[in-house]
Amino acid sequence: MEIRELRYFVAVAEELHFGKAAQRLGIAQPPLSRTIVQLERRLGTALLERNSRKVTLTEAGCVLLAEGRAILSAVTAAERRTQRAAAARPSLVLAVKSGTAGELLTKLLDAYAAEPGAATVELLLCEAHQHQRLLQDGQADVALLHLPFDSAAGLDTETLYTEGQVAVLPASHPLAGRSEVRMADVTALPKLPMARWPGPGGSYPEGPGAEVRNLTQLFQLIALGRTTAVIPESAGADLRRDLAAVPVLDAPPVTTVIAWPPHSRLRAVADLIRVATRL
Amino acid sequence: MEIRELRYFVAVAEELHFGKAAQRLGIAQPPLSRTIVQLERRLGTALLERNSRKVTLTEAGCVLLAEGRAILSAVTAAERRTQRAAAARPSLVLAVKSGTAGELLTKLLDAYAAEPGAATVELLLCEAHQHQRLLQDGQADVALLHLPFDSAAGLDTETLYTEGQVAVLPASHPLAGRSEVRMADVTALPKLPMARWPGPGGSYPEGPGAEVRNLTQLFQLIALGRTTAVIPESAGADLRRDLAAVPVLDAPPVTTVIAWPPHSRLRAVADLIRVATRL
DNA sequence: CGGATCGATATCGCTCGGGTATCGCTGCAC
DNA sequence: GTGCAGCGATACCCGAGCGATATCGATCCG
Repeated sequence: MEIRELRYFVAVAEELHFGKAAQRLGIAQPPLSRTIVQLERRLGTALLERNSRKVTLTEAGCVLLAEGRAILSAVTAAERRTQRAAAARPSLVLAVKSGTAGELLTKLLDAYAAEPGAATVELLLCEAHQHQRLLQDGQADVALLHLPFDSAAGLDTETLYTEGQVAVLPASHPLAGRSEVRMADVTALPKLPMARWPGPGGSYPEGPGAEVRNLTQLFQLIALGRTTAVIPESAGADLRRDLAAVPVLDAPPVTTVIAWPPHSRLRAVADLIRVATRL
Repeated sequence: MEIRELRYFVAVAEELHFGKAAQRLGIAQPPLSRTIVQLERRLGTALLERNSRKVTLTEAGCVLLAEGRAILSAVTAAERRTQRAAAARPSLVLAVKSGTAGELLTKLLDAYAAEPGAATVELLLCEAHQHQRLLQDGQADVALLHLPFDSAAGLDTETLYTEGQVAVLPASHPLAGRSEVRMADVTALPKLPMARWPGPGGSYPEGPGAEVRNLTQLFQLIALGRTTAVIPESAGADLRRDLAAVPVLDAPPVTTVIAWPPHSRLRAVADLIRVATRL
């Protein structure tokens, strides 16, 4: 199986239309048809059911689509990483959600910079749930992520620390004076529905709460009395005056981990991980 | 970058000799040289330093070797999985260490077989540390493994249960009568050194204890008074008469997890995981 | 029933992958 | 120091395979 064949197959499998796929690939349709037939012959399996009006995936095609996407991003990752490894100054891309892990991040960067032979660390600020893709297609070398919110599937991880969560409320809210609350107290506020964050697919779950993408948006909407949220302690550490944070006793604990692609062989990544676990 | 180029590069990078690599690939040496040059030009980077006596990897080449190996095994995995997905009877390969998780495994297989639309489950018995490779090159679809002994790097996992560990001793040994021991008690026995298991590379660590590969070997050597070992409770559940198991209070707990490649899209895998977590 | 749409097939030119022959450099033996 | 052996690079040739154009055949729609 060759990358070219895989690229062609993934295009057709995603478009479910030979003409459109060929256009997207920048080739004519006949060689595309022929390549797919050839791939099917090599594998000894039909990948697509097609009549002249409709193209659908077979069971086997479905599997190959998932595997093929992973392979294609692994290939672009390999290209990027190889080229960056050849750069004169060794550098390292660390992906973090904006506004995340403020203090930890500072300490980590300082401690790593003090290492002998430390590489330049570039920060890649990303939205929630993007870490995984960034690591898998080689745009980032390491990431800090928050379990169980972010998925670490297919990544190697090392736990840095675990913390509780706090409810963030308008300072004037009745619950804001409490020293602690429970999840039920917070989710049951009809006038203050919980904020909704985008899911792994980038779309928001159904619900009454406001749609937010980052902490700044969130805090503004809470201050306006439009929503509330339960977030990790450290993220609620230094709040605006008009907001209050109250520990939520029964909220699931949040674990901050450092994550990297499992076959990474960069010295800089290994160093950064070592420094991080010693903090 | 094409798979062919990657395959060629990995061969050269592993042999560090163009002639041998060409032989291994079943081609002549000149096209191999040319392909490597072409790959280097595409990436804009030297991958190998070569004079006419010696070939060495550059920094970039080192990175590409690691990435390339991962890609090549992903490709063979994709081929295998696609072909198996096309088979008439859906089937599923579950990798387990021989002698592992006896009771759990029985319950799991029974519960899954009772599911509607259950696939045939083939058991692939493997040696320690092989799970990861089997999953990554598509020889297995799911595995049961024991953290922290086995590595789950690059795999998705779900915890099934956690258990303590027991020391296995000859029944006649003074410690065998104790209701509990500590690690220090067991490791400090000069006449009964701890057994050594092969590491991830397949080689044994240095030490005085016996080298073992599976439980049968281990039990025999313990009965002969040649070695001792600390193993998970369940593995020491039904012992031969001449052996005794004593709980080790401060041994790290062992977690049995079910693991699968992160982009798996097989319904059968999803079903098995669901059944497993409900046990 | 006729036209439009879309995938498959036929055919052609050319690129590129693989082979053989040979060169040139390097380390080593004597 | 010189000759030789080992090894990678280069030159050149041939055939497979990739891509393009033209066309066919099936299906859906009005």
